[in-house]
Amino acid sequence: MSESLRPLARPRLYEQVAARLREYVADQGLRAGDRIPPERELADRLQVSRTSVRQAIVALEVQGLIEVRHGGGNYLLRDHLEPEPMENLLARKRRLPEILEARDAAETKLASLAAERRTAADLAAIDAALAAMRAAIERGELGVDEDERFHGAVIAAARSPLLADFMTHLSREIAESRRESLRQPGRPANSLRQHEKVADAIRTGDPTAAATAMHHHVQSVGDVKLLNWTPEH
Amino acid sequence: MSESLRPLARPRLYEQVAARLREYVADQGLRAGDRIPPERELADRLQVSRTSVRQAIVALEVQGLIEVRHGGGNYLLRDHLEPEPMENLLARKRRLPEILEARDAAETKLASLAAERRTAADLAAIDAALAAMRAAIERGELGVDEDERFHGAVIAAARSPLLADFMTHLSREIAESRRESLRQPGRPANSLRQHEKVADAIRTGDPTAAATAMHHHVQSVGDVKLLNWTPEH
DNA sequence: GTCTCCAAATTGGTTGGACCAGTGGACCTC
DNA sequence: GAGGTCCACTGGTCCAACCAATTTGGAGAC
Repeated sequence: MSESLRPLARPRLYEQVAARLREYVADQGLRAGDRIPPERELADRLQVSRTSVRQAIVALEVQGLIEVRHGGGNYLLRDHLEPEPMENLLARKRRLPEILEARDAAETKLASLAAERRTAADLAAIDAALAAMRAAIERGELGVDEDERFHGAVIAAARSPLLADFMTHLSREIAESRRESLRQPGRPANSLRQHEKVADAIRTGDPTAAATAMHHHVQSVGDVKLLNWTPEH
Repeated sequence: MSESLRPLARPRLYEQVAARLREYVADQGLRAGDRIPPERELADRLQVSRTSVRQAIVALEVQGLIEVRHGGGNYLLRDHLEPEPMENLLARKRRLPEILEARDAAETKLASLAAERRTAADLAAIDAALAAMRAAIERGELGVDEDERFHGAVIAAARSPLLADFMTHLSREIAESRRESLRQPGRPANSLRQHEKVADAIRTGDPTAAATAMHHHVQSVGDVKLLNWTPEH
């Protein structure tokens, strides 16, 4: 398990440079056709080597965000340096397995701990979250927030500051995949049933059953149909 | 116009390195999870600096094709290094304006030259191409090959080896956009009508009209609905 | 003999400096 | 003023070195 708890994405310098460039373009209100500062100046101002700046440039160029003119400077191709929505989706899809792996490791353990340590108050919080999600589904909503609330209640019941902290780090990535998962037909109701199984095991005080139920739940979250479509040729 | 006749893409070293890596992976039959040679070895074998190899690595990493493990090597994430079909589409979409610009410049001039220089044989070839496309559309086909045949006949009639050569360089890029354009509803018939206008002007010997008709045709090719879709948030 | 642990070799990450190659504008000539 | 020349600017590539994470293999403990 500890293998799965490694940092999800170690920071690469060129990515930070690219991020800074994104900010810069936004702050300065630059638009398509505008020129960005020369590589040497960027390297100097960001206090990194020109090599790192150039890697960031390559990354942005590959994403079709800037145009490089030998001897003439680097120019914006769009009004910002954010990847296209489609690219974002693709990137998230690629990261999904890794996120799921980490989430599976952590939440499975958290569920079993919760089964051992839960107090009456914990159970009440979990049940409240379940009820909220049930109500949301009946209103025809996806229950995104309520889903998150349930998982938060389980984490609280486990009383593992370290794992809880790790889940906090994951939370942003999880939030993005959660919405896409719940958007699939019948998924919210399905998710609720799985939550109930987890809750039952925690109530019973059965760590193994709780871990198993949570494992199944996390696995099913990764089953997202979106973007299996391929343009015909 | 001469501005539009600049090279479409000057070769950047890191792109060549990436291409070589693609070949290597294909030749060696490497698959997802396999490790590719160390950067230093690649630089040595390809006779380029490690800097260029690293830029290629960054480009491939951004496209989600390889995983970089600090100290551990670079690993394939897929069974090949070809960009995803979706990425290909996006890249082509980005290049479309540039291609269209060049194509507009060249084919407009070619059409007016054809109007001045066409022989009876040229007209016959052009008419034959028109008839072939008409037949293809009646068969319910897209008429991709016939479309290309028409443009080829016009180019031949213009008798400009230089421009013809330039069009040959463009042909691969044009072929890709042509299919996507013709796939749109009603587009083949629309395209045929535009071809006929060009042919008429060439037959009449009216260079200006031929250029105008061709210009309109090329512009309409660029109007591709595909990929204006954005995932909702 | 097997296991553990540590140090060296391997491999990616980053740096600074150097030089080459297009671009574009300042400047000079006519 | 028109034209051409030259040079500063900017991207393109290379090199040598060193840092940081991982892997590996052997020394030592059991």
